[in-house]
Amino acid sequence: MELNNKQLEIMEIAKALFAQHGFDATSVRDIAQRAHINVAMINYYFNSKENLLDTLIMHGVEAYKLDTSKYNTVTDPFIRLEKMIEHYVESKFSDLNLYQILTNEATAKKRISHTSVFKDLRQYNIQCVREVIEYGCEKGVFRFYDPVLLHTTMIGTFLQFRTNRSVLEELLPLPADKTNDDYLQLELTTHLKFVLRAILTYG
Amino acid sequence: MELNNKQLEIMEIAKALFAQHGFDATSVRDIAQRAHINVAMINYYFNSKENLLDTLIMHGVEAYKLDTSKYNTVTDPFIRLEKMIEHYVESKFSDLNLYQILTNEATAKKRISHTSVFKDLRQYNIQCVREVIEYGCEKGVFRFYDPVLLHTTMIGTFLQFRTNRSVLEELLPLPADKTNDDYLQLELTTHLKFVLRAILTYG
Amino acid sequence: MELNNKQLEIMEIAKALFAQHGFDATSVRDIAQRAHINVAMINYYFNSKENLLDTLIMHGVEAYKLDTSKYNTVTDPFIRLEKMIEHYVESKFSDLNLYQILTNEATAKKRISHTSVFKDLRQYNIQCVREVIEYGCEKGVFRFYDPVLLHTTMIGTFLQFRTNRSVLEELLPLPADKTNDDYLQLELTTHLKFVLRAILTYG
Amino acid sequence: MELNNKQLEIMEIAKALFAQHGFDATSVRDIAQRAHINVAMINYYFNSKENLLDTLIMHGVEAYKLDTSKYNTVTDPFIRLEKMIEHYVESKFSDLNLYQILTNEATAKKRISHTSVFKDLRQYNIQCVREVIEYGCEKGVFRFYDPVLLHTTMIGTFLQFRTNRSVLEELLPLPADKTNDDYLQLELTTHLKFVLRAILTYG
DNA sequence: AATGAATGAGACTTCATTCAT
DNA sequence: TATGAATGAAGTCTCATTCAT
Repeated sequence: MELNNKQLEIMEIAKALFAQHGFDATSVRDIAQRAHINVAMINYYFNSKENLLDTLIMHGVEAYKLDTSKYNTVTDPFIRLEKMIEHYVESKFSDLNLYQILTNEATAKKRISHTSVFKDLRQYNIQCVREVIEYGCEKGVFRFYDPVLLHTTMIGTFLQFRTNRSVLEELLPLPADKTNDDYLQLELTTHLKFVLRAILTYG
Repeated sequence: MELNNKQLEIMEIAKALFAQHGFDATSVRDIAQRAHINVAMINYYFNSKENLLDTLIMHGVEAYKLDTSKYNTVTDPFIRLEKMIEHYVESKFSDLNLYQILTNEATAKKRISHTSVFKDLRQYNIQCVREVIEYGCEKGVFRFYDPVLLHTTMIGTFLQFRTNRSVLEELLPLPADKTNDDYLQLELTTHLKFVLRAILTYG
Repeated sequence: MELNNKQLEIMEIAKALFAQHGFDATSVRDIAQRAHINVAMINYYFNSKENLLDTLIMHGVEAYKLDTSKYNTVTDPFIRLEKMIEHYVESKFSDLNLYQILTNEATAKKRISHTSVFKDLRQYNIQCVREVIEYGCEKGVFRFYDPVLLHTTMIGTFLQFRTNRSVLEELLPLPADKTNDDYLQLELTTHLKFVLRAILTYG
Repeated sequence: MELNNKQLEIMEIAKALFAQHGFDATSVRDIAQRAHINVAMINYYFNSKENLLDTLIMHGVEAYKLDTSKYNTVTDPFIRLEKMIEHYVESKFSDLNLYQILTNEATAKKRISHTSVFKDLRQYNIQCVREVIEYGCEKGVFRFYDPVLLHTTMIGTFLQFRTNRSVLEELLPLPADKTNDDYLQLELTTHLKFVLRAILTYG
C-alpha cells in the first residue's frame, strides 16, 4: 500500500474532520472542499469513504504501539514506569485526532475491522504495562496490580483529558508561558505518574 | 415540558439506537420502525430529530448528578469516599446508553447546548468530589489532591470500562455466579475505591 | 402486493422507457420527469430502480401465459391451431413493451430472477403448443413435430416482427384502411398460421 | 480506417462485454481492465465509447451479408435453398456476439447509424432470399412466398435459438458425441431447412 | 391526534472523458 | 505513443421534514 503526497494530505484532512464531527457527519464534499480537490478524487484514490477511513486508521495506528525500547533500558522501576508513561502520553498526543476516531469507531460496533485493530493494539499495550509492573515486583518495590485495570485507568484518564480539553483549560490554572497542548500534556503526564505510582505502592 | 407515555417510549428506543450507532447513523425511520409508529410521528411529537436528542438528554441527565445525601451522613472519610464512589458508579450504570450518547456528543463540538448541559453536570460533580476530599483533609486522613484531576480519572476509568466492555469480559476472570453487568459494576467500584484511596493517602 | 394508481402509472411509463431505451439507459430522472413526479417518489414506492423493474415484470407477465380455454373447445385440429395462434399473438400484442423488456432482460444473464420467470413462462407455453400438436396427431391430421422447435419459430417470428416493425412497415404493402398495429397483427397471424400448418402437414 | 492489432484486440473484448451485459452496462473501465490497458487508451484509439461501438459494428457486419456464390452454382432449387440456409446459419454463428449487439442496438432506436447499417444488411439478405425463392418458382418446384416474411421467420428462429440457448440445451436431447455449439448449429440448420421447405412447397 | 403521501436537499459513487506529461 | 491524474456530469438512493387529510 503506497500512498502519495496527495493521498496523505487528503487523509490528514479527513482525519481532522472525522475526529471533530464524526465519520457519519462528515461528507466527502466537506473533505474535498477543504483539500481543494474534486469530490470524485476521493473515490479515485480511496474507492470509498469507508475505505478512506480504513486506510487512515491502518496507516496511523502503528504509532500508538508502545515502543518498549524507549524505557526498557532504565533499571530503576519507578523511573522506568515514569518513562513508560511519558512515552505513552507522547505517542497519543502525537496524533490526537486519530485516537479520537479510533475511540468513537470502537464504540459503534458496526465496523468490525477497526474493532479488531483496536483490540490488538490494546492487548499489546496491556502486555507492555504488565511487564513494567512485574519488573517492579521482582525488584521488590511494587505491589502487583492487575495490568488490565491499570491500563484502563491510564487510557481512560487520557481520553477524558482529551475530550474535556476545553473544560480543563478553564478549570486548571494555565501558566502564561506555556502553550496549551504542551501544558496539558505535562499536566496529564504528571497526574498519571502520581496515580500509577500511588496504586503500585499503596498499602 | 410534559411527556406522555408514547413520547417516553420513543425516547427510550431512540436512546438505545443513538448509543449503539451514533446520532448521525441513526435515522428517524429506524426509530419509527422499532417503535412501531409512523415516521411523521417523531416530528409531530418532537419537532425535529435534533430536538428529540435534546429532550432525551435533558430528561435523563439529572440522574447523573451526585446526590450528596447518599453519603454525606457518613462520618468516616474513607467510608464516605467509598459510598460516594458506589453511588457514582451506580448512577452511571442506571443508564449507560444515555451516558454513551453524552460522551460522544460532548466530543462533537457542534451541538453546543449539550456541551453546556454536560459542563454543568461535570462542574457540579467535581464540586461534590472536592467536598469529600476536603472533608478527609479536615479530618487529617487525606492529603489534598486536585478534584478536577481526580474526577477525570474516575470518569475516564468508568468510560473505558464501558467502551471496552467486551474486551474486559475476556480479560478479566468472571465468577460463574455473577451476571455480567453486576460483576463489571462491582469490579469497577472496587478498582475505583482502591485507586482513589491510594491517591488520597499516598506519600 | 397491492398497487395503487400512482404506482401503476409510474410502472406504465417506466415500461415504455425501458422498452425503448433499455433498462440501463433509462434513468429514474427520465421516469420521474415523464410521470410528473419527484425523483424520490420512485424509491418511495418501489425502493429501487431494480425493484421497479421486478415489480413491473411480475405484474404483467401473467398476461403472456396461454389460456387454453380460448381454443381447447374447438374440435377441428386446424381450427384449434389457428385459434391458439390468434390467441398467442393477441396476448403478446396486448403489451408489446413488456415483452420487449422481457426479451432484452432475458439476454443479459445478470438478473436471474427474471430469467426464471421467463423460463417458467416459456415452458408453460411450450407445453400448450405440444398439446395442440398431439391433439392433431391423434386425430390423424398432423405429423408430429418437436414443440420446442415449433415454439421457437413462433416466438422468434413474432419478435422479429416487433423488432423490425419500422422496416416491415416499409417493406410490406399497407392497406390504407387499416391502422398500423392492427394490420401488422393480422399479417403476423396469417403468416404464423401458414407456417405452422405447413410444418405440421408437410411431407 | 486502418486498425492495428491493439485496436482489434480491444474491439474483440468490447464485443464480448457488450454482448453479454449490453452497451450501457459495460463501462470503458471494464473493457480496459480485461484488455490490460489504460482507460484513456480507449478514447485515444476510438475517440469515444460510442465510436468504439460503431467501429466494431462496421468492421464486423460485412461477415453477415450472404455470399451468393456459396450456393448460386447449385442447380437443384431444394439443394440451393439448403445451401443458402447452411451458409446463413454459419455466417451468424461465426460471430454470435456481434449479432447479439446488433439485435439489441437495433431495438433501441437511439443510435440511428446502426439501424441504417442493420437495415441495409437486412434488405440485402432479403433480396438474396427472394432470388432463391424465385429460382425455385421458375423451376416450378416452389410456390412463391413473401421473402420478407420468410426472412423474418429465418432470422427470428435463429435469434430465439441464440437467446434461449440455455433452455434449449435442457429441452433438446444432446448427443454425447457432439459439442454444444456444433450440435445447436446442426439442429437449427435442420429445423430451418424443414420449415422453409415446408413453407415453399405447402398447399 | 395522527399519518400516508410527497418532496427538496444532499449523500456517496461511477461514468466517460480530458489534461499534462 | 501512451498513460496516470484529474474532473464535471450524472447516476441512484436516503434523509429529515412537511403537506393534506
